[in-house]
Amino acid sequence: MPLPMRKNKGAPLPGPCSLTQCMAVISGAWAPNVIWSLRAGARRFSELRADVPPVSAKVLSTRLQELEARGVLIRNVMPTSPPSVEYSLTDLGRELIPALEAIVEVGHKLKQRQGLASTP
Amino acid sequence: MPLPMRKNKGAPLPGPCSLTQCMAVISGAWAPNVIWSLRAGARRFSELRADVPPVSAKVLSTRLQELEARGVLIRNVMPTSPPSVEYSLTDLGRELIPALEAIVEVGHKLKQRQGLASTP
DNA sequence: CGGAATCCCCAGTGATACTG
DNA sequence: CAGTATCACTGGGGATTCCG
Repeated sequence: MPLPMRKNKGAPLPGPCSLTQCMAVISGAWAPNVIWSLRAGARRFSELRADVPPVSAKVLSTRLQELEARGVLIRNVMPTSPPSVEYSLTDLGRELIPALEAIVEVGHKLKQRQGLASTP
Repeated sequence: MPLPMRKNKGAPLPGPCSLTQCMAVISGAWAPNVIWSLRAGARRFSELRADVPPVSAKVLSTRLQELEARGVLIRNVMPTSPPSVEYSLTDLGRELIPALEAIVEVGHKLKQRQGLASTP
């Protein structure tokens, strides 16, 4: 079975854009977790910290800023007596959820398949 | 490592497994690029190096070992005169492609949306 | 409560050279 | 061609502290 040996250097595959740049959308530690946590609706800063467990405030803050700048989520300041901030996914950010779910599903299958050892 | 103990106050999250662990399937530098490059078919070591551009042999080797151990791809040694090795996705690894494509699509939309905002 | 500023640290990455 | 071994380094992330 002869392989199609392609020699394209710059754009080897019909990819719409550089995968690396697109993956950067969910780059940074806990960024997927933040999106994952927001998939059920808006969450506040402390709620996100509780959801993602071992995330420091600094990193969470940085991540939220980055994700907001990327257009993945929006920041909503509630003018309450104790100031609170709500974060929620944009419509585009919401499109990432199926992707994450797909990865989760594969990770799930992979885990149980490894448990079965090698039995084809 | 402490696993997330969610309290589900306002948002019940029916997560099948820890997202972090599932995301680990594509963790490591250039791992998504390797999968992406393999989505069109089997590739050899040097082809992958050419596809992924700035990846060192060491890292690519490490990544390939990890991805093989995770059951994402398989390694096939061809007994030719110049020894060559082919890598190709497993069926489970192939399931990651739609996920990556979804991310790419969102990244794409995000880019052109940002382009409209910043560069009229 | 939310988050900005500061310091510290090490895992992961890259470059080079060597082997089969 | 397909790796492995060694070393040095960077920057992303953690803990802490202070501000609005």
